Amino acid sequence: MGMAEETRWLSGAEQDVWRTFITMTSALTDSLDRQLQRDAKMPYTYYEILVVLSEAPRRELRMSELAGLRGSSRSRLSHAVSRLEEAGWVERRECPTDKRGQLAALTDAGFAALAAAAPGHVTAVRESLFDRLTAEQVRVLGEISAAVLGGLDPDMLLPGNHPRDCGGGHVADSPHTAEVGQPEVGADT
Amino acid sequence: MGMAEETRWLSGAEQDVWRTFITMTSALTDSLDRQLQRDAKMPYTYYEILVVLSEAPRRELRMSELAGLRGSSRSRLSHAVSRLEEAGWVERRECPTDKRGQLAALTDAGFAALAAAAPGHVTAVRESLFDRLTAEQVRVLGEISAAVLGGLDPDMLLPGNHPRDCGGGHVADSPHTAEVGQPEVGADT
DNA sequence: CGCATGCGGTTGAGAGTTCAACCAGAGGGG
DNA sequence: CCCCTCTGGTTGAACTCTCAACCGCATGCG
Repeated sequence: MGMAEETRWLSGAEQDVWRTFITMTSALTDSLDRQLQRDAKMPYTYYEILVVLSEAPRRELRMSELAGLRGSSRSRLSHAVSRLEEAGWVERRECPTDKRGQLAALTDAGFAALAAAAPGHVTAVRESLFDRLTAEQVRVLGEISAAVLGGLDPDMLLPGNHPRDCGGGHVADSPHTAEVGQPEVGADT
Repeated sequence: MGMAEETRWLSGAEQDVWRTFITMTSALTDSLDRQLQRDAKMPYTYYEILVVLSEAPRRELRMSELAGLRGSSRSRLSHAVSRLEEAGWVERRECPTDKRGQLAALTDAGFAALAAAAPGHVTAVRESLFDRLTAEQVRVLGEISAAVLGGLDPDMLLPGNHPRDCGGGHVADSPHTAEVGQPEVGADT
């Protein structure tokens, strides 16, 4: 941890970009979260869980896989699934091959709630993001996102899922950034 | 509210960009938040409050201005300032011109805490964002951020700061996206 | 087999945010 | 002047997330 280096401060232009960027992202996520909370009675993070479940083989997934796929901690997912279970949208099942394991499964009511929420959410995403950008900007945004995401130190993410050691880990190079966006719901186009 | 329209779903390419983008932003903010929490014992939102205060005229600001400048609700700011006050980093003062008003003022200890936190934070931002992008990508990211930020429906942001009515409002077209980034702390370069 | 260790998942407490009241002071008529 | 309304700000409850501890099953090794 050699902190002896001189800090490389941001230039004025970089400060502008950073400020605008961080303000935009927090305003955007707040806006989407509010839309979902208002129209579908669920926070955005829960919506994402339902989406991932809806695309899984039997609409069920191991807790850990679900957590990894969504970049959230096991603890967070456990709390979230408890809430979703109370709402009747998800149910827990025992894992047949590993008695420690639990499966989170989307119920019919959960699927219906997702189907009801999806149009409003997708419309909000389109109107606030894609409708405001040129095709070229969208392309570059994809590049930028992938570059930044690929460079983040995995140790800085999800601390607490590795009680100790954690040596020689491979990083499970995210095969999950594709094919996720609409739920399996009326997905023509 | 004519919801009679057909939903315009996202194309496959758009889904990819959206998924990557939203995953990147949440991973990035989580990472920065963790860095600050670990090294400076404060969440990122509190750091931002200290930064804005450090740049204000006498290092003090009306609660409402601070909230508006930071895009947060009055309630959130009130709770946050209470915490910052307990930490000894901010103090509340009475407003001389309006007996309802309160000023939040940065203390010397708060300034010192900010000065101590800034290098680590700026380094994290540089390493996770700017070092990963070309100059051209940074430029486009600025464009994109401004375009999206400018288009967000102001009614979707900060609900609860307008008890009712809210008619004919002007939107206070953000003059605050400039000159904010480093605190007024060793800001050579 | 018996035991140490690692893995999957849960729990409870603490912290930050949101939402809906709520209060006091400011402003604007009648 | 009084009342009505709006504004600035606070409060408390409900909710989500984090962190650290914890439990039970799985696995490997002597």
